[in-house]
Amino acid sequence: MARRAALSKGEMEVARLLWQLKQATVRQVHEAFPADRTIDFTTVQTYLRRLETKGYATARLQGRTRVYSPTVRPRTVIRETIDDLVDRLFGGETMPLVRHLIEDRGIRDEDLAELRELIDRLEKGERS
Amino acid sequence: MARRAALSKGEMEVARLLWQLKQATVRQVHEAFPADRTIDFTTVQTYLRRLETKGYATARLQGRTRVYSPTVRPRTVIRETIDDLVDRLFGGETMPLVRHLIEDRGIRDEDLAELRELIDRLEKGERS
DNA sequence: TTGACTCAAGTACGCCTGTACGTGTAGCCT
DNA sequence: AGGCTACACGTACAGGCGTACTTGAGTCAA
Repeated sequence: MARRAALSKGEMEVARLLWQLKQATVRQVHEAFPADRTIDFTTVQTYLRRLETKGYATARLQGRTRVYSPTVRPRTVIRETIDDLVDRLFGGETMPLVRHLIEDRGIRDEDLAELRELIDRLEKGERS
Repeated sequence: MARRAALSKGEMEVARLLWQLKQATVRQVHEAFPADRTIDFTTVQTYLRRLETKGYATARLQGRTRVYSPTVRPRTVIRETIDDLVDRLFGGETMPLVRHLIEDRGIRDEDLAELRELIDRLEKGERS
């Protein structure tokens, strides 16, 4: 499949909001930005247009207004992004990143518990 | 501290090599590239120059040759990069990324074991 | 129906990035 | 000494990115 062009920082911000909203007009996305993130209406508009050209969203006309919806699931984008990052930062190795995340960024106790379960599940499932 | 400009994909590639080599000339870095990654000598040169301007490396002259060394530790760069990524992709939450890594990318058995130990250690240490 | 207002779409623009070319000079061969 | 080679440095340039201004068209009030 012809690799979609990767999302840039700003495009990603908008994409996340679009995923949350499921579908939205420029205005709605713009309003969905957190209050402390000032960004021009037309900037958001540009991002949405670019998401469309890159194949991450489609728009349908409702009156004279474009209503955008995502065409790629977050999971997919996330996978692609992380793959890329792991390649670039750790030469493709997953563990250093996991280690970094767990050691250097705070993980709450309940998350540790969840993690433990996750590992249990994997250890069982994997060797079959 | 005046936030260093973030490293781009290509700059990161070079930075990683420089970390490995500890210090190196353009040529050495160029040669350190894997065989299947064709890249022009002068491109590497440009990246190293940019690393210098961005404050990630210094160069000292040895004869008429510049010998570059990193000035920022990998750990630091990694932290900054991940922070950024986690913010952009998961709104600052660490766990979704960890989950993604463990579930969607293969983790080897011995790594799972290590992970388990890591968690044990944290659970003990953290609540003190 | 004309002005004032609102908003979508197009256009703009400077900086960054990936990539490399051209030019000049230090050293080596003859 | 005159040329050839190897290489460092500066320069270049097209495309992407972040951000927004401008223009034109629909809408409502007087």
